[in-house]
Amino acid sequence: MNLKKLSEILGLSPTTVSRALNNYPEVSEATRERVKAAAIAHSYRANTKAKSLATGRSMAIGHVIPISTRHEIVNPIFADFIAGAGEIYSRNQHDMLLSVVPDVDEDRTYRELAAKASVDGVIVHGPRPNDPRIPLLQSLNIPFVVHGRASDEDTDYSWVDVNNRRSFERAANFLFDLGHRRLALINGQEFMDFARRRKEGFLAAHAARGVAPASALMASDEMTENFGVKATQAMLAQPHPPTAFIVSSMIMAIGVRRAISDARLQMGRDISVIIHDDALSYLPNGADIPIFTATKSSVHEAGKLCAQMLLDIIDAGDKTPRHTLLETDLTLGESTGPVPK
Amino acid sequence: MNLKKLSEILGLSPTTVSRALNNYPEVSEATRERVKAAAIAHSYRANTKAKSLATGRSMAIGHVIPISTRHEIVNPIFADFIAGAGEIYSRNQHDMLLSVVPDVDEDRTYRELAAKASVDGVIVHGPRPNDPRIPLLQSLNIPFVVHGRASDEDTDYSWVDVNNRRSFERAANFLFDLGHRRLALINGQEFMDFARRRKEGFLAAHAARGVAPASALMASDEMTENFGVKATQAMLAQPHPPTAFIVSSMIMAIGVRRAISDARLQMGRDISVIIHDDALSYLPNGADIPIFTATKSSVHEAGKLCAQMLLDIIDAGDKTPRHTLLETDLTLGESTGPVPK
DNA sequence: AATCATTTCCAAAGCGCTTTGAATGACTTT
DNA sequence: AAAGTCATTCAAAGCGCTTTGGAAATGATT
Repeated sequence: MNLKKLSEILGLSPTTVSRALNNYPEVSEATRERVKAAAIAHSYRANTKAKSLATGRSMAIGHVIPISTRHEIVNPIFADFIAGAGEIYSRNQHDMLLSVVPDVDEDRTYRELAAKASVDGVIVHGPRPNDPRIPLLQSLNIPFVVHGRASDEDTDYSWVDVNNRRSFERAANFLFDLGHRRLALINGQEFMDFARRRKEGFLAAHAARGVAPASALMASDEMTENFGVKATQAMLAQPHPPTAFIVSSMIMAIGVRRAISDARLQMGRDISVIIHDDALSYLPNGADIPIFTATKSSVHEAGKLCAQMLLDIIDAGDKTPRHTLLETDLTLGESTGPVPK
Repeated sequence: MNLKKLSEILGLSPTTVSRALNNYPEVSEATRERVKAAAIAHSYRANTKAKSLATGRSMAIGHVIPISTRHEIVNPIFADFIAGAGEIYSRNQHDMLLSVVPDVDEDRTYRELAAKASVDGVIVHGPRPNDPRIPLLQSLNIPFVVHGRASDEDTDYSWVDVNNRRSFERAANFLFDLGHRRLALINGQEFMDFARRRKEGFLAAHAARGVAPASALMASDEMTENFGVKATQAMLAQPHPPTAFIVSSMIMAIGVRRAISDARLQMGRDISVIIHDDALSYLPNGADIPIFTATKSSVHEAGKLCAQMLLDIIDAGDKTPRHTLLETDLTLGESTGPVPK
């Protein structure tokens, strides 16, 4: 079923049928009703390709998911982010185009997306400091929103980010207030922008309290459960072990918890732990009372916000960058307590 | 830059340029070289929309991700599966179209994909017994591959699945061989096809050994860490607690492990645990020696296989269904041992 | 009754590509 | 030298839609 056939059935021209369906004013209400009824009856839907060829808008948003060629790890927040963004897209009749590409090919992928005109805009994932993708997309003149920020990038661009610095500063201060002085930081790799900002916040709190941070208590690597275990074990084995941990993700925190319990210590009593919780749907932080005290910010929500911002930008056709800085909730769980004497 | 402009630059007709780029034989090697060089120089890429409108092939595969309206949980295996499939798509110049839709709208989504002609085929995720999507897609006459199988579905269709029944039968037998008699099963929700088959395997092993399964030792629910904890706690509190657990996912197993350690028991000595490991990239089963003894099957690999199968089917234009049944590796970890006396 | 403005509809062009069918020229064959 | 092949190239139609620039019909105005 296509426009032509449908118009023949209705005894109208394709023009009129098209206008009726797209709510143009120059068609009488009577025929509009008739056309719409027929469209439903024959389950007609405009061919996307033809439509976007004619309009010049593809009604699709691209997400380029870089796969690291070294360690083939997929970012676990990805699923929830996509789910959030996807909700917004389907609500606005947009499609989501996913490209999974080795990170070395990312450049080419963006250029192709632009050249092939297959998307109206893109979401940039996992920005790194001084990220080359930002100037690239700007030069390609394709609307985009970054999930996160790229420090050191001097031009202005649109982004949705969590206030990572503030979050981790607050987390550290909360622990300081409980009497802790030796805080450990278990972080993601520091070429990731968010990890860098979290460390900054961690250090800022130390500076404000006049506490010297121990470099042996700051670890950063791939955010796996296993790294959580290893880093914690190493730190607990030190002559002056930390009394509290700040951990950048739920998955690493699971490892931290294991190492703590393996060391026959009790979390929340002997050792305090604060995590950053992305509120992943399949990794809830406990059922009723949270297991971990956490700086919480839903990545699902961030997906929705990014998607909506991008659609707004495309719609407005307006180039002035927009920003959303999300503050986290510091939710109290059972993993923190006063420093043991 | 488009075909017309490029052909003008070259002083050739669009026809010739198109044929040159698409490797048609009726164009001389000399001009083909010239055309290809110019295409690269002007970074020309054929507009996808126009191309698929002309050819009738959209060069895109659809993935419909259902979001349960009751519990908004995203399947955590999703990211790795997508990464695997995406690799195959980009290697074959296909796009991946993702639709995230509330499960109640799934029907409509498939119909629309078909009517709008936006994809050449789809991958079906998370089949349930007697899944209505299968007859729907058959009637819409759109090529598809199911990741998993739908029991009770009598028509034949293409799928890639893990031998879940056999895996869990083997896991149970392995525990029986170690002397265990009271085995617990911590499973996903039983309206999921894979969960059903795993239970069947679990029960089959019992039957073969003449051991009566205790219904109090079989739990199934959403596959979260929290459910793992709760179910394990409940089972360990019984008058005749299990000596071994078979757990359907890594995430639940993390909860099981926590409950075991909270009960001051040692995994691998006091209690044995076998898990099913989807080999998620961000949840590796230990670094060198596996933490858990596991029936392992990479979901990333399954994504690749599904994608490749679908592309093959589309390419062959051949309707006879294909099947791939993946056997799991039973990898020995530190979580199992002989039944304690 | 003639003119004009409105409403309602349509023919045709165009979006950027592929593909059919035909034309051109070079080269053999007789 | 005429006819037949073959290798190259091209003009034009078509994919399914939107949109421009009328045209026809209706009603209002004089």
